[in-house]
Amino acid sequence: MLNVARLRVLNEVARCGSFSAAAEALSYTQSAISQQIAALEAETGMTLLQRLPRGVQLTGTGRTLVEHTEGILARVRAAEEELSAIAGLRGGELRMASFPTAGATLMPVAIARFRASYPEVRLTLAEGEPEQIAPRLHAGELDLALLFEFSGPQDALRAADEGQGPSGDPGGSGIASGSTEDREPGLGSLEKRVGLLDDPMYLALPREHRLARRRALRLEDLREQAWVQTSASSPCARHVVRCCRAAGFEPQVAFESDDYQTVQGLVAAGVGVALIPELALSVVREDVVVRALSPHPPARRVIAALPAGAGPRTRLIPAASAMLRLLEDAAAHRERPLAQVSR
Amino acid sequence: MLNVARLRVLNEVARCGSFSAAAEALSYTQSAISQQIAALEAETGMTLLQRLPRGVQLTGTGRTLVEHTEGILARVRAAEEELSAIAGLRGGELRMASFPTAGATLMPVAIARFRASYPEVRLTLAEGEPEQIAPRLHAGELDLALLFEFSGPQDALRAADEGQGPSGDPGGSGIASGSTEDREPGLGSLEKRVGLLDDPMYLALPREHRLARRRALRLEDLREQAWVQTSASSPCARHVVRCCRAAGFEPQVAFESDDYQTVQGLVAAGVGVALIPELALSVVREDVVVRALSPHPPARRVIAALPAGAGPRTRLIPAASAMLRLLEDAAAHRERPLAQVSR
DNA sequence: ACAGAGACATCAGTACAAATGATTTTGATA
DNA sequence: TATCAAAATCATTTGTACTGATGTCTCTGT
Repeated sequence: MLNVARLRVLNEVARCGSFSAAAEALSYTQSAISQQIAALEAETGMTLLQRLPRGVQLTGTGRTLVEHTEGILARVRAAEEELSAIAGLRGGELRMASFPTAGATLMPVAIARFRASYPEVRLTLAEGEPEQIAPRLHAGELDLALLFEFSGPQDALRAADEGQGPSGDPGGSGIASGSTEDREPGLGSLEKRVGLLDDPMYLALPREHRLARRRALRLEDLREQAWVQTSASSPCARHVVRCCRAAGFEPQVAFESDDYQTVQGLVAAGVGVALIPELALSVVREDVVVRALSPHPPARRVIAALPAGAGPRTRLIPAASAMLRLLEDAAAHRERPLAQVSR
Repeated sequence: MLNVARLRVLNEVARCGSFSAAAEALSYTQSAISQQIAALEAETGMTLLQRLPRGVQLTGTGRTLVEHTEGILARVRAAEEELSAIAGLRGGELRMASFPTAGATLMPVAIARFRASYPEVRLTLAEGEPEQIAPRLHAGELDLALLFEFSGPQDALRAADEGQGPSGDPGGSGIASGSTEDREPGLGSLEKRVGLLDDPMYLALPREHRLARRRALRLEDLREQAWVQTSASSPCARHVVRCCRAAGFEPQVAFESDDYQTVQGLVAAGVGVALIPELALSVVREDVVVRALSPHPPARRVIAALPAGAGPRTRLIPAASAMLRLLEDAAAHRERPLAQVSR
């Protein structure tokens, strides 16, 4: 294939009119130019330059080749331009996905700030459960994903036993602030995972429920209650079941809905009680009471995941890094109307 | 600047889906591919491929770079394509110029054959005197030029003295047939010059002229005649004057015209006699008689000139080579109605 | 004419980039 | 756990491209 570096030399020679001038312009020696052109002429099998006493002159073939080269070099420059735009957050795309409640709370804040700073980066956001999102991240369809996970069942048990979970401070800032960048082996070893915050679980009761006025509520107190929760197959629902079992009972599920507004509505209507993560409680119905449990059940851990190859030198997409910082910020400074919820 | 060879590697990796497959496709080792991609990522400062267990996957940045690369490689291929078309005489351009009488005789024959064989090559032909054409050839504006020249004045004298010039056989093939490729130093060392033919000079007389019936005519016999010739500054006119002087007299120029048809008309009208080269006598008026002189005055030497750098490895434009062959052919096999002109 | 300047060509030597081959690391799979 | 496939890494070799010195032209000014 034609050597593009040589074509560039040819172009410069054509522009300057002599080997010597082109050498000067390219910071080469005249010898190098001469050899490059000679090689190019050998490759093409044709004379590209006519050697005159005072320099050189393009032949017809040389001219057509230079014209092609202009186009080639223009495209190369365009590619460099776009790379630099991506690097400088003046272009490119950031494809994101998050689970629904974060998509409605953390993401909008971060996205608004991102767009204000980098209006030229195209942003896309899909919603989905972690099980749907994680594979897409691995498949390279996403640049940043907001997932959640619950501590393993042992942790859940331990948390219940100790009366104070590993992240059992719903009024504090949890594990947020982004300093927790421990990468976990196993499922997520193709990702870089950053803990954003711990999303504590609160109990939602109808305002008139008899337990709504109890000073301190324990999970065990809800043994006889009917439960409203998300789909049985969802991680949240499984988590609720695990917590209840750890508290010594099997929850009686009266209804399932994956929309936490609907869940609140069902609770308000007296269908049952529910464990709802804080992020899903940015709006609390008038006829629903939210109470903290004691001890706190293990919180939902919200995690930002980014694609990251195995190699230690993997670089993040600049836009993803910027968005990650904004998300950490949003997580750290989010509004927490429930911070002093009665417990 | 982005290294296009590396971009090509990236493209192939993207196409194949893995380093190993791309290595196979490009006949490299997997190691080479890995290093090239690593270098490309270092250059751009961004991750271009996501390493998956079963191969690799483009990142967003990688995809945009691949898209640019497609365009770049397409243009490179187009350039190669056109070069090969030029080399294969399936395209390109051949810019020619010739002096008028050759433009009306040799060129049409060669051009017709050329166009039949290589219809896709664009041909252009300009007319002009050697003094106009030669600089344009040197300036690279022409790919092939038909010039003429006369042997130097010494030769002219010697030819007249010896009674038989160095090319004094108007019935033979002269120096044609292209074997005479001696390059002359001085003015023409930037050109490759190929002698096509010797164009002998004939005397044109009015049919009723008293000398028209003489068995043998010598130049000296025309001492008292009035002469018609081309512009005083033209090489042909100067040649005529030189010949006459060598024969011992100064021609009396009655009229000048650069069009040999006009010259014939003037001769027919009795304005004077003229020395006219054979190529300009493809059509002879009824009322004009053409006679060979004895000894023959030095012939006009018709030369094809092509641009050729100093270097010995200079390659000709393929179209120019082909045209040169056709011109040599046309020169060797041209019709010579005057071959047995009375002398 | 002749010497000098300017320009490209050539050549030997060197420096750097790229390819190889062998080996290690990593994530997935049985 | 052992194994497999694929990429990363490393030392080594290969090859290309650059440099610096020199040669060869041609034109120019004296």
